[in-house]
Amino acid sequence: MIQIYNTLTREKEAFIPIEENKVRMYVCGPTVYNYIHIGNARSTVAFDTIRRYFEFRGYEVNYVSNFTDVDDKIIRVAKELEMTAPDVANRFIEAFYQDTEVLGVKKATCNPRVMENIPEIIAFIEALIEKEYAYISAGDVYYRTRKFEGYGKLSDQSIDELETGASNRLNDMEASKKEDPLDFALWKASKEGEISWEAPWGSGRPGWHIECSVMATKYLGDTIDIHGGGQDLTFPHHENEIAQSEAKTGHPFAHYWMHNGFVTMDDEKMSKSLGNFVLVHDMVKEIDPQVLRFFMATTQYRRPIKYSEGTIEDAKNNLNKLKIAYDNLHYRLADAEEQLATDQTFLDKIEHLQAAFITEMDDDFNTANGMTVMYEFAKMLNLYSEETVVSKVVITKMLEIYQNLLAIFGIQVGAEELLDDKIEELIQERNDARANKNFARSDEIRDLLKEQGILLDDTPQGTRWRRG
RNA sequence: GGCGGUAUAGCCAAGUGGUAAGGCAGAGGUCUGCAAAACCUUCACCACCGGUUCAAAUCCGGUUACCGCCUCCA
Repeated sequence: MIQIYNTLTREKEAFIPIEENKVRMYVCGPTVYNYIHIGNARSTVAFDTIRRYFEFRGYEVNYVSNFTDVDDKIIRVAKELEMTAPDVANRFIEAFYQDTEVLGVKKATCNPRVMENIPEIIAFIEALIEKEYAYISAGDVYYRTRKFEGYGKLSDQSIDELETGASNRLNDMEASKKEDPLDFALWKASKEGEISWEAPWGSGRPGWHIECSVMATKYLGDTIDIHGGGQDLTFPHHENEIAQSEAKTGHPFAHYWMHNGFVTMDDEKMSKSLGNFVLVHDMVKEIDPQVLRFFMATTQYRRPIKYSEGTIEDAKNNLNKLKIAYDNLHYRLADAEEQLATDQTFLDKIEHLQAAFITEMDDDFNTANGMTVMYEFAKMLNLYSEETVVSKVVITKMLEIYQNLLAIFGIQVGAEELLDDKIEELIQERNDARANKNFARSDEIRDLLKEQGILLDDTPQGTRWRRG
């Protein structure tokens, strides 16, 4: 049984889906005015891993993640780049797909965009006005926060505490339009020259929070299983989504609220406003994106994860270890017997490890512990690959399960690669030299290949190579 | 000020009552022509103080430090 830590109740709860064997999941996506940084990537990767794990456990996942493509920052960037706002959005949506693809992120079932849902947003706001949860003020539309009972239940704040914070930073313009400092915009009246749409109360564009309420309910229904996002979205974004959605539909919006922790640098949150961020787009030029993906799995998703040269280096070494284990065993397929009397013993071990993996991952997607099981798995692969006589049945099963489990983390092992003929010839020449005990020549060739990034391992079954 | 989180070895990171998983790095060893890879062995007074308990990293009270949200942010 999968246990999920629910921000709403601040407890781990057993996951019980609305529909049997199905998961309706909505994850807040990025505002597309720049390339994504490692922090954005963590959120995307964390929920991709969760989604893949659900699928591994036999659930059918309807995974919806939006793009916020209407926003002040996009408009600002559009001006700077002398592009239209939709062009800016399109450009960075394209970049998002590229960056997440190399990180091994599976495409969402659906990536809705604000611009494509304007009529639904207007209808949603109208319904809120109808129910008096919203009011029109000088072309803007605001949500009447105090009317929603339970406002603050997600972030565990009393409405009066929130009020204190809100009134301090309210400017005069807003103060004159809002009935209450806590009220937030559902619709903003258009300014000169900005992108806008016609609505019954005047032209303008949607506020920040409304889009997610609209798109989540449109694509997944009034009540969804899981709503996810970064911890910084808990308040006000998710709090406001709850207020909007539940006021409109009269039903609970999401059963489980999941929030991922931040990527930190020098113990500080990596964020665009602090300027201490690393873009995925730039980083993957330097390091294997698989390393970055692996790095994300080394810490449980709710915990902060430390980004540093050291932690990335560790991730690189560990990922390599897992890959080599696969290759070590795969190499033995060539000389393996069809089956052996001892097979069942090893098949039982595989079962056992897979069960252990599930136990760890069922506990709120504890990838750090799941990875520990993978190290044990790797050790089993290495030990088996050193057996004198091996069985195809066992090897095939081991590799298959190992590969499947790592795929949950977006990690691929066992990619077949070819060497060019020249290198093959050198390896052959070296083996001849070794047979003739001409170790000077043999070592010379090994060094030569090393310079080209080809590392050689001599095993009882022959010489193997790998890239290093 | 309100709410929340964290503090475990050189580094990373699990662990919610029974005496510290795992990985990296380090040390020693096996294997190897030498390597590499792998395997084996080794490496922790759990921030501090007090309490509860036969027993606490783990529960309770307090202290300190750091971080996050409360304003756009994954």
